Parts: sequence; structure tokens; C-alpha cells
Amino acid sequence: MQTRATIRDVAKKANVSLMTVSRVVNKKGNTSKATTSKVLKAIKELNYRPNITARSLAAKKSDFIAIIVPDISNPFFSEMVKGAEDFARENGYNIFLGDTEGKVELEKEYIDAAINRMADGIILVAPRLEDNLICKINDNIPLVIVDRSINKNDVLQVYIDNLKGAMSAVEYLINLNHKHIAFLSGPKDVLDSLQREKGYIMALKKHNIPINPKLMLTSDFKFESGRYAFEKFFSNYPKPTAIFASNDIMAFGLIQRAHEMNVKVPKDVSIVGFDDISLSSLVNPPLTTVRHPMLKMGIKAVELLINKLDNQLDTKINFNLENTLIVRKSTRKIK
Amino acid sequence: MQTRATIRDVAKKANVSLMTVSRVVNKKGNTSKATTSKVLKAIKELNYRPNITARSLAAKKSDFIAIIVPDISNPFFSEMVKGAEDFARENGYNIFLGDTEGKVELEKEYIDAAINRMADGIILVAPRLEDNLICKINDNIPLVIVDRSINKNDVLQVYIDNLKGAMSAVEYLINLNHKHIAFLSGPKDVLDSLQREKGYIMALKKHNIPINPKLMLTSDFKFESGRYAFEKFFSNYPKPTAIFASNDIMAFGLIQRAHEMNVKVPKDVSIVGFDDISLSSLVNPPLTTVRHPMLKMGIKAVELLINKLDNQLDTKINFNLENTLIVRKSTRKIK
DNA sequence: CTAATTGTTGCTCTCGTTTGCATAACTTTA
DNA sequence: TAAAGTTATGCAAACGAGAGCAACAATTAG
Repeated sequence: MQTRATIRDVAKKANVSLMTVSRVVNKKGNTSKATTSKVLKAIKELNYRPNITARSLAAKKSDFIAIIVPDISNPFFSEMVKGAEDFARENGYNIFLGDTEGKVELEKEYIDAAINRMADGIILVAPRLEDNLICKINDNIPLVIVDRSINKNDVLQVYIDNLKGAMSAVEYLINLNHKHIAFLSGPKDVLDSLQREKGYIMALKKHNIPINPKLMLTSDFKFESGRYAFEKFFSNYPKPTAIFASNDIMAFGLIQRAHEMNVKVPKDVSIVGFDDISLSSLVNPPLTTVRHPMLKMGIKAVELLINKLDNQLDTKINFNLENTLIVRKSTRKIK
Repeated sequence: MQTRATIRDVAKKANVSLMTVSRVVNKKGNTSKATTSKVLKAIKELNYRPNITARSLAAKKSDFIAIIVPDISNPFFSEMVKGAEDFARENGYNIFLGDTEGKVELEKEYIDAAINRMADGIILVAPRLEDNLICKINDNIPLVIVDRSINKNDVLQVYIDNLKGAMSAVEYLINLNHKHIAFLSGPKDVLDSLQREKGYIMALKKHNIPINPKLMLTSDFKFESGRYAFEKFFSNYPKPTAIFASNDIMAFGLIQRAHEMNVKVPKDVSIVGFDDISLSSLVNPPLTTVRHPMLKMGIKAVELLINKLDNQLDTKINFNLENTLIVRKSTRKIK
């Protein structure tokens, strides 16, 4: 592994000052054609590459964006990262990735790391971090929070209307004549989760359907819980004719256990999820679900952040992206 | 956003030289108890954070590992990244993520970026990049290539035995009395793909089952292609009683189209995939598949890389991880 | 032909840290 | 008691690049 050429080596080889080399590299200032080609030749011969770390130090700008998510192996987040990564690259930024496993301790660790590494900004998905901590971070480094809204209008945020999404899902079921609609909730300390529950309740109330606590279960967004919940729901009376799960993964669990118990989807029970992760269209039956546009949210988050970095003082602070019901084959009309 | 305190500010405040502060921060060298606590107090009061970019420049070491993958939104790769990320963090490294969309052009761009940013090493998943280019990169920066083997014993590599994995899948089907076993291949310019095909052929030969070109189809690892392939296979005679798909996603496609065409899995046709991505156990029926241990590969890759960085000259260069057949419910015995 | 303007190039300082060496004070050892 | 460690500290020079200013040459205007 040969040692790396620096801008000085190039300068010496080309018989110019290091500033001239810098100008050629950055295409700034004026350099004569002759000098430019002399420098370019030296660069090529020495296989010179500008050291971006050194540049960052001097410029106080790293062209790094930190993306901090709870679980990169979850398609839900990896899709967001995909969108963010792509848009960032197109705009000259690279990604510093942090996976927190949802632990507040690791969230803090990564936020510190991002600041210490002079990241230009942070895109943060941290459903449990306290509001005032988020504000504190926002005072230290440009920040966009994703999939979470917060009552502070100087914090950039990208989210969806979970309440509306849940309502549209439940109203869709009601329109298919379902009366006994069960709801499988996510964890209660996650805002998304609470709002989806609220949407469920509001939809029922709006259509004068009584709320039955036996048809509501609180859970943790995991597949196994979907399996467990299905059994639970079907051991009660009245059995639901439809189940709305707070995320797709749990809906998969519901469907799998239904199959095992010889309950047909959608013939015997309709199932609706939430998120529309990429695999929701691949399962059997393809899942009716509320699209949570993660890829778009990733893109939008980076766009907001870059705008802020460029001092484009957009008046818009938060982006409430559309979530639409995707009707597939896990639901059907009854009676 | 207040300006950031530097090591000099701390030194001034604590009335010591900046070297003493550096020693306290890095817990290196000897500092008296009194001085140490004086410095720590100043650090706290000024909210000082060491600038890792500056440290990297001085130390010629960034504590960054670049991970370059074709598609972070593909569960297959995101699981690998998860493993790598986690192990890297535990060992004091952060991740610089690159998503190449499988394009050689972007692969090169990210490799350059990694070098220019002084990444300590690269973990690369690039099935199409030419061998000699890989060797060239390996001369410039510590490298581990994942999910690909190469005939150069100075290039660190982590992979699985695709041939063996495919053979075990097909032999399993043969033991279930299947004779008409179709094979849905991935792209022919990917080594994994070719070796899986070879495994398929070897298994058939070993058991004296004639190879029927009508039962072989070349494709692209995509869901839609699985759907298409199922139709194709079932429009021919003899219809296969089992299909081995070169990856899980295509297997999902096969299953979905089967359902739509009212062909029951596994009653009418057995289906086996390859990879065991996290969703393979969640579909209906749960997929029998060959486990491709991506998470482990991610961990192993970082481990190899760190060993190299620490000059632990392990004799082992390449790791051929175990891949095992995971029998679920998409296959059954016939006759 | 002189003065003003423009185009090209280089010098030096700075970014925030670490590394290598120097130094002083304090211990131990013989 | 003197020589030889140890411990605790600081100084100056990197690390590789960019910014501001200064210098000088070439061109144009009057």
C-alpha cells in the first residue's frame, strides 16, 4: 500500500504552488490552460486524491449527513434510508448511518458521534426520545425528525397523518359492511401507534358502531404478536369479521395464524395493515394496507435539511405527506 | 447555535496546556488526579467535544468503515448492514454507507469517496465489478468483499458455498420423490447465480435424473419474474412438481401466481427458495429455503477487516460460512 | 506611453487535533 | 549523595487543504 500523494507532492511535480493545484482541483479562480493541464498531468501521474477530511476540517463542513434509525434491517426504515441516501448523493452528500435498536442510549451516542464528526446535519427517527431533548439537539446541529411530529415550529419534521390514515382504513371496512372490527395496536409509548388507535375509535364513533374493548389489543409491532392476537381475537365472542393491524408485520402474523387455524382470508375475515412495506404486495393474499411513503419521507427529509443548510429559509417547516389506502386482496365485502 | 469549544478553550479555562487536555480526553499518558479533574470540569462547563475530523486528520485514521451495497432497501443487504453496523459500533467504528443500485459507476464513485474520506477500510458487495479492479482497490485500502469469492489470496472475503446450498435444496426435493424439478435462475453475470445453477444440475446428475431445458429459466432475481416464470413452467408439459428458485423473492412470485392460478402450494407444487430473508417465514405458506446468513456475514466481514487493521495477521483469508436448508411448509413429499 | 484593469500565481496563516521531543519535579536505588 | 528512573507537564511541528491577501504579468483604455 503506497503512501498517498498530497497536494504538495502534486505542486512540486508540476512546478507550481500548492494553491494553483487547489484551484485546479476545485475549478475555482483562474488558471491558465497550460498550467491547468500541467497540474492535471501531475495529478494523474501521482494518482492524487484530495483528502476530504482535511478539507472538511478547514471548511467546517463535512458533506456528511447522519441518518439515525431504530433498525436498518426493518424494511420500513431501510426504504427511508434508501430514499435519503439517493437524494443525498445526488446533492453531493454522503451518509453516516446509525442503527439504534430503538435504545435511547444509542440514539444519544450516535447524535454525539454525528456532532463530533462534524456532520452537516442529522436525520433522526427516534420515536421515544423526549421532546425537550430533541429541541436541545436542534440547537446544536441542523436536524430533521422523521415520522414524528413535535410542537415546536423551529424543528424540521416529516411525518404522515396517522389518524387520518387509520380512519380511512377503518371506514373502508365499515363500507364493506363490517361491524365487528378488531384493532391490534402497536406500543402505547409510540405516537404513531396512539394516533392510529385514535383513528380507529373515531371512525367507529362516526358511524355509530359501539367500541368493544374485547376487540382491542395492545401489542408491539412484531410478527409473533400478530399470530398471538389472532388466536386471542378468535377465542372471544363475537368473533371479528375484520381486523385492522397497526402495522403490516403484525398483519402478516394475523394472516399466518389464520391460515393455520383454517380461517380463510378474506373469505372468513378481512385484514388490513398499515405501512405498505415492500413485501405487503408479495404475501398471500396481497395485503390491503395504508401506504406509509417511507422512501418519499427519506427524500423529503434530506431535501428539507439541505434547504436549511443552504439557508433557503423556506417558510414550510413540517411536511405532512399523503398516506393512501392501498386496496389489495385481504379484504372483502360481506352480507 | 453557539460556537463550539476547542481543546484550546478548555486548556485556557483549566489553566493547563492543550496537551494535558488531550491526554485527559484520550486517557493516555499520565496526568495527576488534581489536573485531570480540573480539566474534566472545564470540559463539562464548556460542553467541549473533541472534533473527530481533526483527530482523523492528525492520526491518519478515521474510525470509519465504508459499507457499499447494491440496494439497502433489499432485506438481503440491509440485514448484512445491520450485522456489520452493530459489530463495528461495538468496536469503536462508525459506518459510511453507500448504495450503488448495482451500477458499476456508483460502485467506483463510492470507493473513491471512501478513500478520499480516509475510511479505514471498505466492505464491498459488488457482484459485477471486475476481479482486477477489486485487486486494485485492495492495493489502495483495506478491503473485504462479501458474498463473492475471488482467486486472489490477499483479498479478504466472506461468502457461502452456493453450489452446496443449491445441491442440498434439490436433493431434498429428490428425496421427497420429486422428479420434475424446475429451476428458476438468477442473472448469469452473477457468480452466486451460476453456482446455484451448477448445484441444481449436479444434484440431478447425481441422482440420474435427466436435465430438461424446458424446466430451466433464466431471470433477474425479481418478484415479477417469479410470477411470470410460474406461468411459463405450468404452460409446458410435463408440469414440474417442484420448483427451486434462485432467491426467495422470486419464490414469493411463484407462490403468488400459483395461488392466483389456483395451484396449491405445497399440495400441487413444492417450492424452495434461496436466502431465507426475514420475511420468508412470514409468507403463506412459510417458505422452505436455503439460509444465506447475511447478518453473520456482515459481522464476519467487519471482524476480518478490523483484524487486518490491527495487523493481526490471521492466516485465514476467506470465510465460507455455513448455509443450511430451512424446511418450512412450501414443500411436501409426493406419491 | 502611462495608468488602470484583469488574469495568474504564490505566501502565509488557519482549521482542531496528535505526535515527538524536551523539561522539570519528584522518587527510587546503590 | 549522586545517578538513574518516573511522573507530569508543555512546546512546536505536523496532518492536508483552503482563504485572504499580495505580487507580478499581461492586457486594455485614454
